[in-house]
Amino acid sequence: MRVSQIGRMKCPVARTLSIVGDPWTLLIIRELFLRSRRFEEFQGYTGMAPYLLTARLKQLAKDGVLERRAYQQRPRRYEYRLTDKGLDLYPLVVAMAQWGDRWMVDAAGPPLKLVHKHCGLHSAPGLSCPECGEAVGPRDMRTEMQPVMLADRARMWKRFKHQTRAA
Amino acid sequence: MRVSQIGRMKCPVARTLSIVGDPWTLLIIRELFLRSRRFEEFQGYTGMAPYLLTARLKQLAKDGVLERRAYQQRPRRYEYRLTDKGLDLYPLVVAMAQWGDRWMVDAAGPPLKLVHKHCGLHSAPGLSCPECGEAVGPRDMRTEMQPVMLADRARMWKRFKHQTRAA
DNA sequence: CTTAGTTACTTCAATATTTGAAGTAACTAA
DNA sequence: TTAGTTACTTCAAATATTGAAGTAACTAAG
Repeated sequence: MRVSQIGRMKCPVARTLSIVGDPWTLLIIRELFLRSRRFEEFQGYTGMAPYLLTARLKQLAKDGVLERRAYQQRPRRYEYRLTDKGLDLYPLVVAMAQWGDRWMVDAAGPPLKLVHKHCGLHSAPGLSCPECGEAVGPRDMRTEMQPVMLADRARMWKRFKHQTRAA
Repeated sequence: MRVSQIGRMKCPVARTLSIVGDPWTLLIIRELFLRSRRFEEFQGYTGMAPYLLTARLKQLAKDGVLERRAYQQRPRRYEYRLTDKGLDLYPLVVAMAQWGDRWMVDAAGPPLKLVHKHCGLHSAPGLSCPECGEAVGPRDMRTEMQPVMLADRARMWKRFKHQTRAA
């Protein structure tokens, strides 16, 4: 299977991955949350090759994660902004930042601080159940695969078993 | 800059990306949260080439995200399990699952349901401030880059500007 | 005018990675 | 003896990324 076909799986994680499952893409999204808007900024702060940047921006625009719009005529120049779909990736970016802060520590302390505007406290927002408000981790949740997903996985397994049998 | 050097940035997002910023790697991690443990399961349910699977598992073990251990002798067979470091990726996986459920919808409804064991409610856990308990999104938080990160970004920008000037 | 600078790209050849198919190793069960 | 299981490894072809350089369409300075 090709990377480009991951999005065909029924799994929501796989589908998300098909859009933002690439390191350069995620760095671009980080930059957007850090308020970078221009080609040059993405290039400078991520270090990626301009060819790749062009390709990724084009794809992200196509996927509706960001919008490309002219910020001046003569000469025509473009900037890139997160759409609502893109802004909704915030929990993903925060999750990455927090994991990095916890497991890839630097002697210099956390490079990024998040402040909750409302209560004013420096804090690392975490997952919690919207019903009861409790903080939740992997042990607190049960994951139930629905028929559509079970069927898709059965199909993949079958295909895999069939392939190996043929050899 | 090469993908393999992303981890050298001071940014915690970049560092996290250097370990789990690859679609196949994230699919393996999804599988681990879905309780897959064996090589064959990863291969079958992700569809990835065995060569790549070997490489990714080896790297993830090196990075301390999972553990490889023999589950039988004669013939020797191995299984793979998340370490605490790996389990701590849960918010990341949940964030991807939720974004997929919201933005990559399927006519058949959500393929995955998460149930909070304690309160018993089917729910999609979301980000909230641990201090005041409020749900938080990108508009509710202020991101403050600390000196260590500002300096790193300044360095990258300088390098970029210098490069282009030389041409 | 002429030259340098800015910004957003495109092109290209060299290098690196991924893919699909096939093969191997070390067994067990029929 | 033959087929099956599980966890890989090997290989050549296809694909993607890299770094360096180039282009386009301007503006500003001398």
